[in-house]
Amino acid sequence: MGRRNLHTREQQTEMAIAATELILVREGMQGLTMRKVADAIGYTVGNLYLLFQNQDQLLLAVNERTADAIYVALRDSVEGIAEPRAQTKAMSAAYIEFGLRHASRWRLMFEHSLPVGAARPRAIELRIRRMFELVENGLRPQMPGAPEERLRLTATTLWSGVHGICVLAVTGKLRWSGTDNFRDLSDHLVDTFLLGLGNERGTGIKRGTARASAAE
Amino acid sequence: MGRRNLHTREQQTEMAIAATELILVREGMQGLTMRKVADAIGYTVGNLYLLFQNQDQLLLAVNERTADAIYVALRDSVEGIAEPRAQTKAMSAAYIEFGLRHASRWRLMFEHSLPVGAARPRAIELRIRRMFELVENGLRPQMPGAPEERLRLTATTLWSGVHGICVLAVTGKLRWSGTDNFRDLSDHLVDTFLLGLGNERGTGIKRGTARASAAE
DNA sequence: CTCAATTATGAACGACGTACATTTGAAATC
DNA sequence: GATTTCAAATGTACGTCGTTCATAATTGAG
Repeated sequence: MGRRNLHTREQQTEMAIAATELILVREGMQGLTMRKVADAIGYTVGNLYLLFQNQDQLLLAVNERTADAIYVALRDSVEGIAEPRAQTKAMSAAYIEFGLRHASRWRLMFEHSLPVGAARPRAIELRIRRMFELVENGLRPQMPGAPEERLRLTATTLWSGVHGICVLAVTGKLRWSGTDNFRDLSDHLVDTFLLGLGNERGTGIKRGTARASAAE
Repeated sequence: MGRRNLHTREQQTEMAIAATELILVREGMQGLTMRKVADAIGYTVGNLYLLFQNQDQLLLAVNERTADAIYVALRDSVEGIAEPRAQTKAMSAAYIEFGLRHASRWRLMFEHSLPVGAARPRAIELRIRRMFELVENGLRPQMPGAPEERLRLTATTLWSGVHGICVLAVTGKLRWSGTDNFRDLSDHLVDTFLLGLGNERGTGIKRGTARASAAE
């Protein structure tokens, strides 16, 4: 067969991404192959390589969507919520909820890594950054007068923590503890952290000296 | 060739695990193959399958060691430190330090997942549990009179948070933020969280209702 | 209708995880 | 020391993977 004109390049790309997500959901990352994706959209493997340079690029495209979806989920979660603390809690709950509900896509996003030395994709970084900005916005009213850099540090810290709960929840690494209610964990983290934030007095953030030591 | 008696089964197993770790360090998870491991220990692939049922079992053996190493690192990090808060901070710093220094092995441990429906290995769970107990021990003096279940919840929460920082640090997902000093992040998290813990008053941990909804 | 340009194909390649019949050599028996 | 025995190690084979590319099929322009 030659040119079929059934779908444009863009349509095929769209279909391929959607098919990848579906396979990911149904069979996990290990069940995903280029051939399955090609079959699912009614084309051959060779054709898939006219759409994506390689498998990594396809997965990157999927991750880009996932990042968008997370952003939207977080943004929606604070809609209509005025109280800053409630906003932060709602966002963290929404984040974990998303991770659990879309486990395979979420894991692909955070576990897939490019071959060594490959350039980190701008698009994904940008989206992670936007996500953190959302957190900063919710945090700002709770830290009146704090310099912007301090706000960023705090947002990064808190959200890394929330992310940690999500990681362990999604990968089932907390199963031994009997904890199946992750909302408790995230609420506890956010509540306690924010409480501590409001009670800082003379504690003074210590700027440590240990730098990231690249090894191994 | 037949029986060579150069190494016992146990020695070969040991060699295989060590070789796997070395390859992991040098080439990452994607560079790891059964053939490379076999070559590295001077045996053939077939022989490797007399030592490990399959690749997953080999990786599990590696992960078991990693878990032990983390445990030891955490235990050593609090040696000679009396003050509970300092203990907790030292442990979290040691945890992140370990993750950064042994990135590939650390990632393998937390990102490798068995095929769907496979039983979670007891040995690994046990080791994760022991690690959390270490955290609980450091936390206990800082929560006088707290019931054991609450202590466990708190330890899980805090350590999930530390883990989150570690994940993002190790996978380079925080690179955009200019943060290369992860000790700042973990100290900030621990300080603020513990401060909040000491100031709880009428806040009362809310027991949420959202359960883990298995989906996708 | 013809023909160049484009699009999709499918065969092929090397590498992978894994299985297993075959061969090798150490030890047991005589 | 020769022979037997049997575990240990080999190496070939199979199916699948990601990826490439010569080839065939289809389209739109002239």
